[in-house]
Amino acid sequence: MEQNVIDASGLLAISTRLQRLSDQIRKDGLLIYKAFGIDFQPKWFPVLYTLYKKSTMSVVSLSDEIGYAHPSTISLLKELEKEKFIRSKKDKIDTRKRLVELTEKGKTLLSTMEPVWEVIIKATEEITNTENNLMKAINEVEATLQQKSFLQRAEAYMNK
Amino acid sequence: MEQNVIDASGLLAISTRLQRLSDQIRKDGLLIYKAFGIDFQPKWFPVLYTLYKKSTMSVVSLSDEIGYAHPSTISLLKELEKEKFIRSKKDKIDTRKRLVELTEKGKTLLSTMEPVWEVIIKATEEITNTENNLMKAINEVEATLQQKSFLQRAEAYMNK
DNA sequence: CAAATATATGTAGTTAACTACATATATAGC
DNA sequence: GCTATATATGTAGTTAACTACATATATTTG
Repeated sequence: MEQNVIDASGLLAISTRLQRLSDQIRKDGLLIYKAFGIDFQPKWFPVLYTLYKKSTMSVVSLSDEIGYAHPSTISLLKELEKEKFIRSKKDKIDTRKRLVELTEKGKTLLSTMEPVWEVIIKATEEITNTENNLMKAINEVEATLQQKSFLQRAEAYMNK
Repeated sequence: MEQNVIDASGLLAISTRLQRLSDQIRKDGLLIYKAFGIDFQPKWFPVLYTLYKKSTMSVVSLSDEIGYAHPSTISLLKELEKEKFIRSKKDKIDTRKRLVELTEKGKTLLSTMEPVWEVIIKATEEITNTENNLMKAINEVEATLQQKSFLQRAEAYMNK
């Protein structure tokens, strides 16, 4: 798309590019794990890694931690339970809660994954450490939006 | 999500954040147009704007221009045709082609939208002109990936 | 302590992009 | 000029997130 189109559509126009970017990277991620002989879907990472670090968590606290809406987490947990990487049990104190944890199979998987992360981290650094760092840019945009939304900022210009 | 999780999951982990970011902005975009009394969905922008600039285009050339897969464009065109913002006719030279153009209603819409774009552009600049510019960062990442994919870069580290 | 409210989980359906496949027409090569 | 290949469009189904709603259990409040 030419530059003035990007300008006029603003952040909107980049959303598709970002999505495609992450699709591409997801696919490559899958292949990288495969190259190490690990049958693992990149989308599982946030849930599994969080359980690896925190041992046992409820569905909602897990969702908050990884920054997903809870139905998204539930559907990932279903897949992971099917693969026997995680299991769940009822919280005896608060019976509304379902506590989720890694199985032995899950723990084994995670430990075989550690060397892969190193490779992924290095490749990611190569890609994002350009003049304008993508990670930092996203953090900055999120922080900026938290102070004042896109809508509020636009409204300020409307009233002029 | 904490920092080391972001590191270990690399670009993967930011994909959700980017998606949520663009969702949020899409919704605000809708409200901004509404505040100007325009009933317009932000996702229509790339197609309409391109037709505004280029008059008449086939489905595939339009898709290439906006950077979408052609089925995505077709589904947008269906919505826009239903709203009577665009119409299409057969190319007399190459009868495989469907030529798409704005209707009078579409042209009118676009001209009422121009003042809104100014507001959107300004608000977008406010948000993205942080220390690390998001637009520029994305351009840089795309360019970097075009030279050598994520997978190829990872492979280089694997063989060490 | 009963009623109102809040929280945790789960289900159903939506969204906006995609890929894979099917078909029609055009173009190129022998 | 026929055949093979390429291109244009269209349909169907997928993906990975979401929101809205439903239900069960806890907690707070009058």
